[in-house]
Amino acid sequence: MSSHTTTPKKPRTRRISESTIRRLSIYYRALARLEAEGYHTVSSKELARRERLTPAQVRKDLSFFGSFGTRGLGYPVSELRGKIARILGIDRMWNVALIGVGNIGSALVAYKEFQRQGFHIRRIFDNDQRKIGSNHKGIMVSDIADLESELKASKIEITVIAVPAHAAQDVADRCVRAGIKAMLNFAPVNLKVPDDVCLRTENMSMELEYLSFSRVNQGSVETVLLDAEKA
Amino acid sequence: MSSHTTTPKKPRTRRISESTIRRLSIYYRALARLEAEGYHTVSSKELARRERLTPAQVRKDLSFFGSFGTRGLGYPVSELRGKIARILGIDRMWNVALIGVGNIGSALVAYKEFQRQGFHIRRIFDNDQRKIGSNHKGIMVSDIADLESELKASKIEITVIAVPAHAAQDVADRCVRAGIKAMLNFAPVNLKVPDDVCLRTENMSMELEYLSFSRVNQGSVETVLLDAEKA
DNA sequence: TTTTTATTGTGAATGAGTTCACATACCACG
DNA sequence: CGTGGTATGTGAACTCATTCACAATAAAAA
Repeated sequence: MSSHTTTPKKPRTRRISESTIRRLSIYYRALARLEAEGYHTVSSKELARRERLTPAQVRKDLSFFGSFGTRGLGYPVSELRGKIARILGIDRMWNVALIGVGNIGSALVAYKEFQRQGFHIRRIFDNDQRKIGSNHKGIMVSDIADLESELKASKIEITVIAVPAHAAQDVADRCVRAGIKAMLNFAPVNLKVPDDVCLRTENMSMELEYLSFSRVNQGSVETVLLDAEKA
Repeated sequence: MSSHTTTPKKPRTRRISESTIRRLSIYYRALARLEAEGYHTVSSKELARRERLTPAQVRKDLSFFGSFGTRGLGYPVSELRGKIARILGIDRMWNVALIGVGNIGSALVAYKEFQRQGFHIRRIFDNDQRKIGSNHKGIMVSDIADLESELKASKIEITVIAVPAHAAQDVADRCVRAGIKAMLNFAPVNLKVPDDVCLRTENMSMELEYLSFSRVNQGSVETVLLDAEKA
């Protein structure tokens, strides 16, 4: 290997940070509101002001994906919104399966926001015999025993895991075996999945713990230090 | 103002990053499992392996709050767990109010994990006359009209906002006026609150959008760029 | 008691993400 | 058609977080 020439490995695959993608979601919603309010263009300054960000941040985030604005004028509201939808991949429908139809699962079935965003729950699974066969918003609950086969047969692309913590890793493993590459997990455990599988976890307890921490010591660590050491 | 002397403002209040606190929650759960499995000590290496982190990360995180380990041996499992509970402020009970008892709200009332972590729902509010006065797991639903007065009277410390998006900002403002300093928001909007109020938002749509993005272009931006520009 | 082994705690180095600052470019108006 | 005003897009500077690497030190073994 020639080490005296600079390797021309200018990585053609720039990696986008998680924060940038989260903010893209924020811009998307902000643009929807701006559109509803009748705006045709918006500056990075105004967008930033509305979402409590900095103008530079907005411009930098967008610049990763191209040049969408007009100098001196700003960004075209509805056009940019469409472009972001395309970037996020929400300009299409996604086939989703819900696994576990307990408290949280039931709430998710009824949650209209998902549907509105193009995420359609096509299958529901549970292991409770009393639930299997019952109807949830027009979807028959399937036996979780048939998970792998049904996931494959029904072209599911995303699974939502809403089973108890102790069962979650097993369910995740089975989804992986069925070829699922994207999962949203509501069980309060850190699931382990292969690198090529995208997993997001909504851990409400962790959020509450963060609130609790912030409340106890307002961001500073002094009190914590003292308390923890004298304890 | 003397500007020639270096201000001795060595900030006694080290700020802890959000990521560190999130990981503290992770360690806390991992330690609970280790305890259940009968371990008395654990090394940063083992803790890291289990949670897919690096040993250095584990040690650095903990070191912000003190020295909890023994060189050559590791950390005492159950003692460290207690210390983290103390740091996170979950070695006590928190009085929580739930605002909005629709799909998500109902699921949260029934969710036992909160209770188990010391977060007790003491009040429930809604604006629907049919729900007001009804009983949810032993708690009478109050009229949201009485929000401020009841929040104050019942020593609520944390509010969980589970109302529709369009009503969320108003509810948040009223919580702020009632002196609430910590809120967990489930409405898909970026709420604006004063700096001294801690707000966390669980936005499931945003998580799905992140999954969608990751699925469409496996972390790289190439396809996005091309698609977005030709569109 | 001394040596070996293991693992912490932490400054220093690296890397990632954010903000700054300004050249660039477009629109509007005269 | 030229000039003024304005906001983008981006390299460079900066700030914050993670990883490295090793001295410090406790336990176990000899």
